[in-house]
Amino acid sequence: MEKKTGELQTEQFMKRCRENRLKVTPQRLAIYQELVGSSEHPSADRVYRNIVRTNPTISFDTVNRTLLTFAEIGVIDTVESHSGVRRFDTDLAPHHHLHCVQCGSITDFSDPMLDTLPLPEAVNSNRFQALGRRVIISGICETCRQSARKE
Amino acid sequence: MEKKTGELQTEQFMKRCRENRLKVTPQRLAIYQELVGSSEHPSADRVYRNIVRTNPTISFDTVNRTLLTFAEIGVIDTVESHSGVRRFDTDLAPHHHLHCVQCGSITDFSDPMLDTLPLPEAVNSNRFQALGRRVIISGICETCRQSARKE
DNA sequence: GTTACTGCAAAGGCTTTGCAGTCTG
DNA sequence: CAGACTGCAAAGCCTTTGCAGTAAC
Repeated sequence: MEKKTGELQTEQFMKRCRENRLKVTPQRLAIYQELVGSSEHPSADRVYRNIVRTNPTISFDTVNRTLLTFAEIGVIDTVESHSGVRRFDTDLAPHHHLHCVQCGSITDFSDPMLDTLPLPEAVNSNRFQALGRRVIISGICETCRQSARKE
Repeated sequence: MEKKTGELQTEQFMKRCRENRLKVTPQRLAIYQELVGSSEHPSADRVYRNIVRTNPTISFDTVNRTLLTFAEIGVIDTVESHSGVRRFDTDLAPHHHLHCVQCGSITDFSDPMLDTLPLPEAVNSNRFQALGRRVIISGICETCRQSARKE
């Protein structure tokens, strides 16, 4: 019989907090659980809007600070952005991005080939300590292509 | 005898402006020439600070608007950023980025292998029209590694 | 002369900071 | 209890917008 993923993840999250000497608060738990369910690249504002629905007393500041804290301890990532608004990535597994230059959307995609790209000589010659890599393909997403056709 | 690159680039720039029905103004020329000389990923503020030294009457707004205009007509690019401040890329040739997660610096590197990566199946199945690709390697830059050692 | 650009000023949006009250461990 | 966290408010940045005057074509 399988264990509920919700419980499992909550336990892991609390362990992660303890490891980083962070207190487990209702707000942090709520934010974490919100993130687990999402596969977007939400802004702090977006996360806040989703959470206030079930936690009406939470403040935007707490959400924003918590997201920054989570990013610091590696529970989430921040995503490279062209828009000026910081966005977060809840998927820590290696993956890559399709970036629509028209609407700014970022869509994940996976490709084991790309995950294991040999690091080029240039990296080592720069004495850069590589931790991760991501391929970003820029172009026009399907939605934007379709609306372009209609014009 | 070689032609001075400065003249050449200025001519090309003016041609580019005409093609896009943009007027060639002293401010735009100054900004363009400032960009040509730089190999960084400057913010609007950074470009402005450099330019006011020789053009004391130029305004920040003009610099900022001009950079956005240049990005629109493809004279420069905007760079993916983690910092919230928009930064520009004056190198339009295919290249890739080393991103230091500690200090936020972005360093260019070239690798013909990476420029010609086969586009994965996932891209086509998403019906995404790919225009360009960039590999972003995140890690710790040499400077940050050295200062970490001293602590 | 028309059309577009500049510079100034103000507004707007997102992020960060300070602090008193509250809660976790 | 001590130290850390929350929520509120204000301040800080960066970016964008509106407009009158000015300059390019």
